[in-house]
Amino acid sequence: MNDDKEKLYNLLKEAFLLLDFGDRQLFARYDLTISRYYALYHIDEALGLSISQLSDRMFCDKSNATRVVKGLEKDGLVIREPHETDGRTLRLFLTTAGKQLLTTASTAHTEYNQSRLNGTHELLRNNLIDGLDILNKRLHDFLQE
Amino acid sequence: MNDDKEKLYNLLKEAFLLLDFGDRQLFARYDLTISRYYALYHIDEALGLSISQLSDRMFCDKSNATRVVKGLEKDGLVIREPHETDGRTLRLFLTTAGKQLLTTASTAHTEYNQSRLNGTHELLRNNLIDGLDILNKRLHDFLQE
DNA sequence: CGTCAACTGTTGCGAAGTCAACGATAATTC
DNA sequence: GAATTATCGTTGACTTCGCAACAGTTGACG
Repeated sequence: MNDDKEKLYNLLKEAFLLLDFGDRQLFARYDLTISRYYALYHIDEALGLSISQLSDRMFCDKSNATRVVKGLEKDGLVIREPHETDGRTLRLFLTTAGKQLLTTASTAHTEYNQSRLNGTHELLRNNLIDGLDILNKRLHDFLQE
Repeated sequence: MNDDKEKLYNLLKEAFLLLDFGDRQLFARYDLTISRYYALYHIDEALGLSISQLSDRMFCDKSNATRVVKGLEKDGLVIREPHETDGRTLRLFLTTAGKQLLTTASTAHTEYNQSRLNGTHELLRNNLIDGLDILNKRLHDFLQE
């Protein structure tokens, strides 16, 4: 049935917003929004990446990445260095304060997820993780066609 | 592993944004945003519902529902009638233009999903639909605790 | 070279979301 | 019945996001 395909979007939106709601309140304790947190997360994961690369990883527009990074830099959590050879691009790094805040928020997030997703471990592992992974690959390929 | 729980959010966000991106462009052809489309969708599904009920179904704030409905009413797609007995609430209905537009956009959306989600039918049915359903119930209960 | 195309990061703008507060009406409680 | 409490829809202030346009830089091609 095609109902499945209609249903999927609503289920995804619901799941996303339910997770979002909790995360927003959690991260707010550290003066972080969800975007700010994941910016730190991705910069830490790929030190020296550019604004464009960050926006790709965050699935957001470059303009948005610019603004988030600008805020993080103002708060002393991120530094932007000009690229050695390419005069257009910037390279992003975490400051020690940024690394520290990320570690703190990240462990809090993990703990939070532990209770929030309690009892769904088998479900996540058996159905959702792999299923979403495949779905996303399919969606990604579709957009490139 | 806890990695699963960290991974879930990213996978969900990715899936949601990938779906979102396509839907936004699709609905734009009908002068609809995703919010506007789903407002029509839910009003049609539960004729006469209130702003509060609509916001519950759309997982958004009442203020947001008010504004979306206001825009739809201005475009002659929705009408708001005062409730017979309760002077506070409004009842929402689709106009014939609203019903027509919903039908058109809905079939386009279904067709679009058919090619977009092509080859993932078994996956959706076997893993994602039920899995997300259970996950969402769990998340919902968690927020009420 | 020189020209044109492509890419980087930035900004202005409009759409859309959250949150807090408000008047108006209903429901509850004493 | 009066007073308090809760609910409904609305509004304003603020934030976030995507899109289009932009100047500056790099790369490709004649």
